[in-house]
Amino acid sequence: MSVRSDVCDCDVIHEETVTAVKTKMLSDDTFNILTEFLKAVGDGTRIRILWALDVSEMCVCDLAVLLGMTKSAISHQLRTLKQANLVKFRKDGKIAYYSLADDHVKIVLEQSLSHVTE
Amino acid sequence: MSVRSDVCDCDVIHEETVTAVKTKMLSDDTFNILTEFLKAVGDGTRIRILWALDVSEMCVCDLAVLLGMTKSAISHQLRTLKQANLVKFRKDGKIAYYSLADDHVKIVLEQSLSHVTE
DNA sequence: TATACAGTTGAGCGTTTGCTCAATTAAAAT
DNA sequence: ATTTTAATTGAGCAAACGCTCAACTGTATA
Repeated sequence: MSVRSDVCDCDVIHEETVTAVKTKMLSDDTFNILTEFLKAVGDGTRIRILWALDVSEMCVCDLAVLLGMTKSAISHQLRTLKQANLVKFRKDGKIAYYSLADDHVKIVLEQSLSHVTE
Repeated sequence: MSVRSDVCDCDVIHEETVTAVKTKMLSDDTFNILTEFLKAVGDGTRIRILWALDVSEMCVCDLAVLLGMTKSAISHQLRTLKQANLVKFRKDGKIAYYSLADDHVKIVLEQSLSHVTE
């Protein structure tokens, strides 16, 4: 005796498990916000930028030199990071100094690093 | 007096800062491995799968029902997660039971969640 | 042995992403 | 005032991504 689900192409095998897990899931809104954050960290260039900004605040030019990329490319990525609240910046004349928004970011990077190096 | 960099389209503004930060950067290999990991976590479906697997091990069908997706879609995502060493699985007859590879994953998710909810 | 079904896989397709290039803004220097 | 330059922005394009669909594999059951 099997219960065919209406939202999926297979039988429900462990109904109690699914029910139990469902109660522990977050709301769609929370998952979406979480996804925004982790998407923003899921790129090589942005990871490098974040790692660098954890050492010192830097301007767009500094980051461009450090990573061997154009100011434009860096600026586009900083925009993404700003929208995800991962970095903040202060303006001094023509120059914009970027830094990490808070230390959650660093902890996530460090924790991820221990995952891949251990 | 400004020093035009050969790898970028601008002057070097804070040479000492760039030099100092450069010494703190990881190797390209390490950054790439780190990127693989964080890319794998940077997707809504995969985040939901990981969150679910932290509650209980589940088979492909269970996950499909839980998330209202096809077995195929889930299986493709599990492949990505397997390659990034985020999940492991055991086979019992026809059924494959997936679970989290270790608890770094959970810590990263929890830490990310505190970032977005605080 | 034949059928059913959990799971995987590859091709295909529309969407998203990350960069380049060129134009633009704004502040500083001459 | 004019020039220089740090930074931003939008269009465009190739590559990567996530899902669907259909075919297939392997195990269990009738």
